[in-house]
Amino acid sequence: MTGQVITHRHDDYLRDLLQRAGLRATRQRLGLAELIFGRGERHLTAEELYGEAIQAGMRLSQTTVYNTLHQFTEAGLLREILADPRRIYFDTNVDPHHHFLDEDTGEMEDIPMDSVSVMGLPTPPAGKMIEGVDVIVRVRRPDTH
Amino acid sequence: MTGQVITHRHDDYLRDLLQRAGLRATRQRLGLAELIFGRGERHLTAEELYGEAIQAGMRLSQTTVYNTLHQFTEAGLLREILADPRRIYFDTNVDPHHHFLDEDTGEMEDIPMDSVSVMGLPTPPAGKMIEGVDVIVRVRRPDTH
DNA sequence: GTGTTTGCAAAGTGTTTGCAATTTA
DNA sequence: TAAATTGCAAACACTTTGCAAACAC
Repeated sequence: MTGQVITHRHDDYLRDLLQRAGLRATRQRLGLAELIFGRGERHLTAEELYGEAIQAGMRLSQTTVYNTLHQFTEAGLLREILADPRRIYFDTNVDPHHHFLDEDTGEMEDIPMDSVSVMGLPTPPAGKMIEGVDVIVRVRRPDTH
Repeated sequence: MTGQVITHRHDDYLRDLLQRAGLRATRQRLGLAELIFGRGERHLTAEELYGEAIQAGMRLSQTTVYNTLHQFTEAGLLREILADPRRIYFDTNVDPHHHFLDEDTGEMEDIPMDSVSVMGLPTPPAGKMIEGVDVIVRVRRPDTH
């Protein structure tokens, strides 16, 4: 009883993903990879992922969730988003793109990169190069103050 | 011995600032206001400000620093920046503008608003209005990985 | 078998809160 | 003196770390 249904084909795909990232295909990592990558584009925090895993019947610790998220990020499978000062969001979309941040709920939503353009950036401080540009569009219900 | 030099004129200015914000001119708030607003544009965290205050010989608690930063923010004298998921930055520049974030040092620097333009933003999710747009340009030394 | 991974428990960081004592207007 | 403010201590939320046991290859 693994707490989830994974086809052989899908399982192989995830094992491959982990192997190419130089990570062993452990029960915990396979389960988390399934949750992270098996449901389309996602923005999630460590807490949320841990909650989903427990609800899916997986047996693992918070530590492993944090470890796994960081390992996936280092491997380029996930990307950290700088948006909420209270927690780290991980994004399954690792291509350059921007975000809506819902200030009422804390939820994030992708804005496709190619629809947005940022112009007129000044040259960066001396001796520094631009690593990336994040655009965060903060939205809320009109009646909220 | 107050740990700092404040002219009568400057002290009056800060008292006025606090009064207009509906805040009593306490010793702690005057001292912090001096540090925050007496040195031009600044980006600071609660920790940094507390450190500066202690070094300047002020007697106050971390609690008061947090309280004061939030009160100043509510009064529109400061602005919170969403940039680093590990801490809250407060900016003395409350006009719309964007930021460089130095990933090596954690330092921030302003980018004047009028030099940057963001085009092609999609319409926000249904029932939501755009509160603001934050552009964070992440920079680092070229050799860092 | 051997190096990797897990997960507990503890510590760490940055922030908030309850409340009695102090201070300001 | 009444109301606002301070600051201690404790709680909090989220994250990281040390290390022995368990596991994957």
